[in-house]
Amino acid sequence: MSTTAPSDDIGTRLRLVRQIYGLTQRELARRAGVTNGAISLIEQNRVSPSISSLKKILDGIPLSLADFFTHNFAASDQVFFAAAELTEIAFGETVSMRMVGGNLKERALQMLQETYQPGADTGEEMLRHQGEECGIIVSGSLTITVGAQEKTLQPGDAYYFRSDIPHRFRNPGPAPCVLISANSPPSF
Amino acid sequence: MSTTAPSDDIGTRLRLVRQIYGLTQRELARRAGVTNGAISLIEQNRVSPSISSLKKILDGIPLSLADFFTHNFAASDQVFFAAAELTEIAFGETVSMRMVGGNLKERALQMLQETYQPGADTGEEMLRHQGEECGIIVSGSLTITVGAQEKTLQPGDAYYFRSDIPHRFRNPGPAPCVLISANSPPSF
DNA sequence: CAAAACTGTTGAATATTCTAAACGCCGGGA
DNA sequence: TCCCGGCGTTTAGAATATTCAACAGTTTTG
Repeated sequence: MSTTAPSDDIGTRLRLVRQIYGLTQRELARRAGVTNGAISLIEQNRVSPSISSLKKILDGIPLSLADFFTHNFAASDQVFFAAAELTEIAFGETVSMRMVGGNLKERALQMLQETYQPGADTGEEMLRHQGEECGIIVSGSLTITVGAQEKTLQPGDAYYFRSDIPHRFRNPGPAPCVLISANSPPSF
Repeated sequence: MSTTAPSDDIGTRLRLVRQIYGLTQRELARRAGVTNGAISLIEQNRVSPSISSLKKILDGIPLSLADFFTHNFAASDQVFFAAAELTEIAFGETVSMRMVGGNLKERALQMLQETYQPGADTGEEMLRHQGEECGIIVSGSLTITVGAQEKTLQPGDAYYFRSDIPHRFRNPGPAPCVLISANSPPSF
């Protein structure tokens, strides 16, 4: 139950949050009803703000005290990922995935670009894990089995199911199949 | 991203946490390296503490800033459940479960059966470890101390508390006590 | 290039919090 | 009963946070 303690470097933390939200000290100060000087001093850790001041400032973002202390902003400040930055994962010869934000922590969501070569098959045993998953076919076609249901999806088609329902992905066609999928919570 | 905002009534919040942990203002002040007067003023909301002060105080409990702002202590301060309060769950005609703390959140537990012979006592020093624990008395009776609260439980009664709150189990009666308990994460 | 508009920082004055030492209250023992 | 030790509260003064206004640097505009 004990949350991992974030850095108690409040100043850096505030500065980071403010910059993520694209605000200047003066703009945030105006919204929060404090002076820009106060924010400057806090961000330099030259003073330790009172809760009331910090709350006023966070209200100007807006962000709750709980979120301010809970989230690891340093780890989530990367918003854009070049194609080359996506983490590549291979399963055997026929299935590969490119993961968005594999370096991020505490994420509630995971997005993958999955490629199934002709003949690829996640197997008879049927996958089962926690969470939910969802995806859209980008190119090629893919036969997906979820529980008792089975369907071959074409580009533009999509799926959404609870991951604890046994499921299986196969590519019976002659062309590779690419799809974009999302899982929550991340399964790896 | 937005966590449900806890009350910004810092004073009441601090008082509640302090009392849950069974500390007096003076004892907490001593551990935290602040004066009891400061804690008194904060708990009355007559001042809004600086982050540095609040952090010092919470360190004396100990509790992280994140946990302080995140957890809803008011909602989880029910430690004891009367036999009649246990949530009854039925699976068909033949299977039923009686659930402890169905209203609590963030549960992830493992169960054990424990037997306490007459006179058994986990000791004056009060146990403290990570995680949460929970249990139901099966037979006999057991006196449990959690923070400032103490109660002698009878068969059918139950408990649920965070394990970092100091606790102690004693069997003052003439008969062995059997209970079913659960821990998260497993502490042994 | 210069002026204007912005950025973050700083020093002196003000406002607030924190400490130290007292207060009043209550319960337990001689 | 009185006294002692504990509790939370209060007050004046020391320590700290915040404001206000000015400063220097950078980018934008003309």
